[in-house]
Amino acid sequence: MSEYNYAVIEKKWQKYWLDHKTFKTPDHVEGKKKFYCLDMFPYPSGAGLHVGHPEGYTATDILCRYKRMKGFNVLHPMGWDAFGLPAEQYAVETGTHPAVTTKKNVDRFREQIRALGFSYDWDREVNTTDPGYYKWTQWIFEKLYEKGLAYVAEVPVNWCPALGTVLANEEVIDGRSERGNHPVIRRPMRQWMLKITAYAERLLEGLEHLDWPEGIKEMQRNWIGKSTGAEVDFKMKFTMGGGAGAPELPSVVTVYTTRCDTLFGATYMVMSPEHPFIARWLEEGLLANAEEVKEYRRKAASKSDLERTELNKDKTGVKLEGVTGVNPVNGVELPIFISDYVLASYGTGAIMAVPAHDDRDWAFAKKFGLPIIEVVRRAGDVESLPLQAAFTDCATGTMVNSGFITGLSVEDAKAKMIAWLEEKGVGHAKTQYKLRDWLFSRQRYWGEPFPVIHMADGSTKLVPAEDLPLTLPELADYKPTGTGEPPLAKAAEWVNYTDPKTGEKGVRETNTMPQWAGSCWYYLRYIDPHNDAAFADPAKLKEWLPVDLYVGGAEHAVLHLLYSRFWHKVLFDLGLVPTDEPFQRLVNQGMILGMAYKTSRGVLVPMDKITWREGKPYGAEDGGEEELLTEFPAKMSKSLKNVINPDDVIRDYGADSLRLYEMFMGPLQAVKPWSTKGVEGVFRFLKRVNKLVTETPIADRPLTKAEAKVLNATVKKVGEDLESLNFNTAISAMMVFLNEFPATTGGSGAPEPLPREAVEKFVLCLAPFAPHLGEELWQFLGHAGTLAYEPFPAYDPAALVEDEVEIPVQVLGKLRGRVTVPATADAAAMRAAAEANPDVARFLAGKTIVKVVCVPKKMVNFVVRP
RNA sequence: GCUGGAGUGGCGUAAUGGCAGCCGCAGCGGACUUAAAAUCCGCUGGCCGUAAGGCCGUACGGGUUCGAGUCCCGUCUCCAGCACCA
Repeated sequence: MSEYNYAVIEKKWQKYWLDHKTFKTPDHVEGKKKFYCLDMFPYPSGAGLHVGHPEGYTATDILCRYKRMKGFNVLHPMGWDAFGLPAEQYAVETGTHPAVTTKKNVDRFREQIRALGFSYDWDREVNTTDPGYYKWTQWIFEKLYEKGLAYVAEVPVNWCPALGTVLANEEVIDGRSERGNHPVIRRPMRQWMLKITAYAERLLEGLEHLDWPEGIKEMQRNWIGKSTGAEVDFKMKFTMGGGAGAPELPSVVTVYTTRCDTLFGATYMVMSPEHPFIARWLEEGLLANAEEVKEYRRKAASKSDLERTELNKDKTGVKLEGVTGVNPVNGVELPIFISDYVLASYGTGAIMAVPAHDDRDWAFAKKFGLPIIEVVRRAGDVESLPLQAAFTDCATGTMVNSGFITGLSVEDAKAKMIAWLEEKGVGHAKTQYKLRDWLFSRQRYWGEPFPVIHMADGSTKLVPAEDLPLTLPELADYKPTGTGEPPLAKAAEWVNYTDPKTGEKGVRETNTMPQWAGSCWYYLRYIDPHNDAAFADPAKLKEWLPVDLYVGGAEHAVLHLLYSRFWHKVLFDLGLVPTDEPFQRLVNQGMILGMAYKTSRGVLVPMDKITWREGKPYGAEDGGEEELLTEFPAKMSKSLKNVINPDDVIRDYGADSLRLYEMFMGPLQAVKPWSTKGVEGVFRFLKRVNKLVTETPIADRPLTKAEAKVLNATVKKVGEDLESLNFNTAISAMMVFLNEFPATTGGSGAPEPLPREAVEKFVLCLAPFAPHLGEELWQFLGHAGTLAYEPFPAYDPAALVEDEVEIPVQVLGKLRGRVTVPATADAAAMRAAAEANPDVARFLAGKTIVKVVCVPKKMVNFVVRP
């Protein structure tokens, strides 16, 4: 064997691993530590794998192969997050059942993933659309329901009139549908909600102890959005009647504020248009400008989210005529507005406005000509200047014009104000979260059915656990109903329910669960994937949890990871999992970009419209002159035609080259552009490795000192870099070995025999990265079977000890020469050797040596004066 | 605007506060070949110089240090996420 025939080698070993179940993971091995390494499982789309998928998967695979060689019992599974919209939409268009599409896509994904030589335990494969799997998704939902964490509510959803369906937030982009670009409005509908807000504080606190990227933790913190402040009661004064005959008339508006220190600066109040009091006041005829108010409320309701936020930095609102609010700190009567810059869903849906110290209130006050009272001033500023903008710096502010808190710092003023409010019974400290309850239902077919029956008497009944899974009914067509009613409503037989014992009638819930449901707990099912009696055996969960390393894209930074943590904590509280958090360590792989080309005017030119001359790209925008194009990295996209297909790379260079290149490109976490030339580089490396091992004679002889040094340095570096996930530098170290080692073994002419020890250790180092070639060379070296469980080579520190070192010599910090000294040389010897060097002496001549810095084995630096 | 991350050769990148640019790509020169591909060897940050060598150089401006790509302060640019959350 001399040719590097990757196609043959890779097929051969993939078959071997599969046939021998090489990577089957025992539930427990006495004396072996466990290592649970998880990949974010993919949605098996019709387009197949792209080069982004293998990036994280390769990194975890290399680490898992390494950990096995280090004696760990490694759990490394793969599965499919297969519910979801694309299969359903394909079903709508073609009538093909989503299960059929899903199976086809899964088969293709599995085949592609196997072609990359990943060491998954395929006996643990899971699929969220498998009834045996979603039985337990439904079961966990029932636990949530029983715990009072699942409830039904009328909430506004993203309704797309043109598509006749409800959309998930992620399917709405800038207020329009991702598919078709139709407008989306908010419309209240009956929905299932999960009470994730009950866990807000624990989800926040739990982040402290996790080894996750700081950015991801921060994003989750922001999403949870904890703020501390106060609720303050404002009494209402009505000029039209005052509510005689309506004793329950709401006459105290509670506002939420984080700046109760600024209460003396409040000059008006704002309520959200949806605030329930407004409707009551309108009913009671307390608002003089009722028509105007109603009109504003109507307009606000019909606005899309986009119109209410981004386009609408320009404030709008209507003053309520006939009602004012009394500021509890000073008795001042404040006008009240409704405006959609106040959100109904946060805090109390009403605010006190302090335009001098809040940017939004400032903008509103300026537009409506409202008074602005300064109550916080930068410490040291004496004169009251006309404010140019809201002053919002709490750190440097001191209270002014504020009665009993004048002169205090902002922090002290808040504390004193809260104490005062509580004493007077008009307010209290309050913690708020931005996090909302999780909208958990979708008006879709291809999702988990809710195991819920709405009985005729109005009660809600769960499908008994022993009757789960509740499977999806067959449908003739999957089209949306157009009314917002889910497609399952069409399955009349399935929907109508009669209790087998009592004969009572009911209807089944026709919403389905969102795609997040199945991915919330899949890492638990891998631990015990075929268990019929429980989602997983508690003893096995105890063995394997938590996940030691979770690798995936940053796009799941918030939702998936937050939802998963929520479910996990609920299961923990029920005593069903042994840990409080699911994923101990998280790493995000960076996106792989493609190359894109643009003209001098910045017009993008797709790959297939580019002419290459002498390696340079030429192209033209429509109707323009051809010109030399500028190359830059950009997201791979169909429109730019720069998508790289892993199948093509494997065909041309092999899976080992693809794996090696994806890791060699740069740090795992970094965003980096794809380069086909770069693949050729690592391909050449593998060819040279193959040639060296198979074509050079190998002898059983001890290593020379020089050989031992190169070998041990490589083994050390590769091992350490694997532990720290620095795959790129580990590969670089192996390339250095290949460049240097043969040179150490002999002179010119006929190849010197290589020492067997060095070759074998090098092959074992390479094997986790390029497992097919690794196995093949291991076999060539005379070993039977797989190297997957061979011990990873240890290095000998003694071999790395140097007798002599070459050290730099600086004069005033500038490099002037190099000297070779014994590694044991002391400062005096180093200095003497340095001064003797002619290049150094030249710069010392005629100067006074003030100080000499000598760092043993590192460097010498002379500090001199003229 | 807020939060997180990043700025180093033509390109991807590498450097426990101690020789900036390892490794790879591209480029140049050479060997082999009728020729090409493949392969192998050498050179390759910029400027000055025949050379020895010198000067400059890690986004920009300061600072700490014998010594800064690395630490501190400030500025700019790029990427990602969030964004009327009171």
